[in-house]
Amino acid sequence: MENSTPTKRRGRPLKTDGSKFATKEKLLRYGTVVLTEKGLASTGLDEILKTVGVPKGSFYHYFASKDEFGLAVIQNYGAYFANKLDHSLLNKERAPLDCLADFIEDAKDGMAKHAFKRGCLIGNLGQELGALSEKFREPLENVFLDWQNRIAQCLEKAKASGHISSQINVEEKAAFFWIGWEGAILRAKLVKSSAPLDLFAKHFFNSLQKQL
Amino acid sequence: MENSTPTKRRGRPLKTDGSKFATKEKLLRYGTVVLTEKGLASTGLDEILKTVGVPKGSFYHYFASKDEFGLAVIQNYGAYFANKLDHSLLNKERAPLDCLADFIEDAKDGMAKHAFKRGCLIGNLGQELGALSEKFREPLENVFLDWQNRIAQCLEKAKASGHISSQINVEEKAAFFWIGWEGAILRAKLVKSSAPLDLFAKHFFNSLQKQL
DNA sequence: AAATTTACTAGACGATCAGTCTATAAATAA
DNA sequence: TTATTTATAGACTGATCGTCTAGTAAATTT
Repeated sequence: MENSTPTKRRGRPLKTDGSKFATKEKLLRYGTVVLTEKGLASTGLDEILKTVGVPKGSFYHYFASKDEFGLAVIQNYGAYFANKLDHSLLNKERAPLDCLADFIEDAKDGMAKHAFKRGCLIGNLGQELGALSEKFREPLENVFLDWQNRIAQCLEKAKASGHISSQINVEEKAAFFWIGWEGAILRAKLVKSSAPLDLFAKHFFNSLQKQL
Repeated sequence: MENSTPTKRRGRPLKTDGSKFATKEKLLRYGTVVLTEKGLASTGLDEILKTVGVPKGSFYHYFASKDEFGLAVIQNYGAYFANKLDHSLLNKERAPLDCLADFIEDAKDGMAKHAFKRGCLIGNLGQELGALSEKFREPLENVFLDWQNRIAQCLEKAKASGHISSQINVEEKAAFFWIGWEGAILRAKLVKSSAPLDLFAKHFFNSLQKQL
C-alpha cells in the first residue's frame, strides 16, 4: 500500500479535463458569494480554497494577492449586477416606474431566498473600507456611479412620459435611491426581513409623486 | 547588566497610580474608536491592547471573550449616542425639526473631523453580521429601535406643534430616517464627503413637507 | 523528438490570531 | 496577622492568516 491516499495530480491539467468552469471562474464565482455574505477581511483564503477545491498555488497563479482577488470580484459583481439591473429597467413592455418596482421585487426575492444573509457586495466592501486598502475606494464608488446612472436613465424616461414631475432632478433622485437602498439592505440583514426594503421603496416612490 | 530593560511591575496596581481612567474604561473607549473605524472581525486584540497599553491578562480579567467585549462596546456606544441624540433633540429652545437638523449638523461635523474614516459603530457591526456571532443581532437592533424612538418622539412634537402634517406616521418616518441615514454614512465614508449626508437629509425633510 | 514555455500544484513559511496559564502583588476582609 | 480577592504581566498554545518557492507535467515550438 505504497499509495493508499494518492495525492492529486500535479502539473498542467489535460486539455480535456471535463470541468465545466475554469479554476479562475470558480474562484470568482464563490468569491462573489462569500464577499456578499461576510466581506473580504474576515474571510480566509483557506475557506474559499477548500470550498472551491482549488489549491493555494493555483490561487496565486491567477491573482497576485488577496486584494487583487477582491478587486476582481468587485469588477465581476459590478458587471453582473448592472446586467441584472438592465434586465428589469430596460423592459420595454413596462412603464419606467414599474421597471424600477420590478427590480426592487427582484432584489427582495433574492435576499429572501438566501434567508437575508446575503446583502450587497459593494455595500459590504464599502462598509469595510476602514479595514481595507485604499485601492478599493475608487472601484467601489465607480460601481455605485454606474448603477446610479442606470436608475437615472429610468427616471428620465418616467419624466419624459409624464409619470413623474418635470421638476424632479433625476440624477439627484438616483443618488438618493442608492444611498437609501444600501441602508435598507443593511437593516434587512439585521432584522432578517424585507420590511426595511419595502419601507424605503414606499418612501422613495412617494418622493417621486407629483407635487400638486 | 542583569536588568537592562526592567519589565513592568506585576500584580495589582497601587491605588494611587495616577491613571485618569480605569483599565476597563480605557478598553471600552478605544474599542469604540476602532470598531467605529474598522469593525470587530478585522481588528486584532493585540492591536487594541498595545494601543491602550493593557496586557492580555487584564483584558480577559474584564471580558470573557472578544465577543463579550464587542457586546460591551455596543452597549457603551448605544448609550453614549442616545445621549448625544437627546442633547440635540430635547433642546427646548429650538423647534422640533430644527432639533433634528442640529443633530444632522452635529453628525456631519463629527464625520468631517475624523476625515470620514469613522462611521456608525452600530451600522458597521450590522454590516459585519455575516462574520459575527448571532449574539450580536438583537443588541444591535435594539440600539436602532431605541434611537428610532427618540426620532419618533421628536417628530411627534413637530406634529403636535403643526410643523408637519397630522397625516404623517411618525414611527414609520423615524424608521425611514435610520434606514437612509445609515446608508448615507456608508456612502459618505466611501466618497470622503458629507454630500451623501446632505442629500439624504434634504430628501428626508422634503418627505415631511405638508402635502397641499 | 528534444527543448522550451505555459499552466498549475503542494506544502513550507513566518506572522498573527484568540485565548489560557502561571506568577506576582496590592487591596481588602476575616 | 492571615486569608482572600482583585488586578496586572506576559510567556505560551495551537490554529489560521496571506504569501512564496520549488517543482511537475502538459502543450507548444523548434
